[in-house]
Amino acid sequence: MASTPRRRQESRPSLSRARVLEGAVRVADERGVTAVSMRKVAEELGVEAMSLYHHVANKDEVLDGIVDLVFAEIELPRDEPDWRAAMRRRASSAREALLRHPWALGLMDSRRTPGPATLTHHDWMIGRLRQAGFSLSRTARAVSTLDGYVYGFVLQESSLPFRTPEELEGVATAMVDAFPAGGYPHLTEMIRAHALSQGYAYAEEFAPGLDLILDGLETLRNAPC
Amino acid sequence: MASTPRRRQESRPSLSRARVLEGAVRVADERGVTAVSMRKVAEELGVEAMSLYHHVANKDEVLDGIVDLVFAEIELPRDEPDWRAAMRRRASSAREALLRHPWALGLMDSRRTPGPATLTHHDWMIGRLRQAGFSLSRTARAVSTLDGYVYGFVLQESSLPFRTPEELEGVATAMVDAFPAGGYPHLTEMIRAHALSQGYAYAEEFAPGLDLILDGLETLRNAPC
DNA sequence: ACCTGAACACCGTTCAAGT
DNA sequence: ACCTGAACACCGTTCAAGT
Repeated sequence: MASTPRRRQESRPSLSRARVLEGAVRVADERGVTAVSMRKVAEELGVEAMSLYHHVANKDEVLDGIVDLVFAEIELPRDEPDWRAAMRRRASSAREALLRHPWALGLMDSRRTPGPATLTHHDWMIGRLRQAGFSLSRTARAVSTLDGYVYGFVLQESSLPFRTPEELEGVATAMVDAFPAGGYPHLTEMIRAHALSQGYAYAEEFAPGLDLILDGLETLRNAPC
Repeated sequence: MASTPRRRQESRPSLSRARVLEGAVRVADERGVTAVSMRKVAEELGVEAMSLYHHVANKDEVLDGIVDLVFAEIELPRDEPDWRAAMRRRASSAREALLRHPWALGLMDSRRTPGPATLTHHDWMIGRLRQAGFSLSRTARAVSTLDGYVYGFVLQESSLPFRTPEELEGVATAMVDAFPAGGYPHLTEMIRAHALSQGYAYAEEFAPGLDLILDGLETLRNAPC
């Protein structure tokens, strides 16, 4: 009787919640969130879909779990005396993690059960700002402004219709050519005179916008109540 | 022979791309994006799933289309002399539209084909800032900072684990109680001393954070190159 | 205890057939 | 021209059966 080879049992560690989530992240990275099905994650792990249910309750828990894994990748500097430098490092690490896993932002609006890494992240943000002298309510404002900027910036960045400098010229030219005559004059100018002539530089907008916010927060920090 | 009643043909206008998209928005609003299937949208319209394919190419076009419909709901003030006031009105209108349709943010990271309302929106942003005296490259920075803030703020707002002031107390208390002893001390303080004592006020953080950014942009606008 | 085959109620999409 | 039934290759999840 010819049985299928038992590749997994011989070459891989047994299943666990962590391995299920890692497999799901790999599927999402390689084929997009829409490809994250219990069957595909199982296949990635060399196992049957039904086996996953021994380690996670359902697909929702998988989605919560992979968002938390992305948060776990964000650096939270512990030894940075300057609060603005600490926030800059956290923000650029967050941007990198979210660009590595752009599906995470798409999941965030539907996730309502923060995992341990997410909670640790929020705790660090609040703690570091408190330590810098922000009052509780000013800390709340600072967190929402900073996180808002980071998430929103990456969301725009990952919805740009091109991924590499090489793609930019082709896509931008084709897009402008497809505009109805006289439609979107300002957008056309921006694409022609700025984006196309200066090359692909969207990423370079991240730091200046962030500094603008940090400067505003520094003023807030020192303002009399 | 008992045929099923032809409700649609008698009581409803015939199908069109616009009606398909409106149906999809209704399904997404009422039952979440995950419920937006060709079959459910068709059911919402009193029609069979296969009929939709005469008006849209595939489900991807439906998703592109409903994101564009959300952009179409955002007010773009045409008669506001003060650029900051114009940006404030646009931003709060955008926040409202995105809160009405929170699934739109979740779709944005995977949409790469902007529709006419999205293009009109970007064209307005660029045009209004240019008119206020921003250079092309400063306009690019202003747009990415402002849109980033708005999208990110609403993304945080819609991933809060509560929807109403009533829910806040129960959810926040339960969450803090579930924390491991000594874990997340700063987050606990924030929830206990700020969020719970001052009531549900996250929405009130939107305008101050936005003003902080607008002030920074005003400085940028006037700075020597 | 952990894994899985079969089953059920769903998906998106094609295609040939109806009107 | 527009609509649809049947079909195909997928989904998430349950449950009973295997080891």
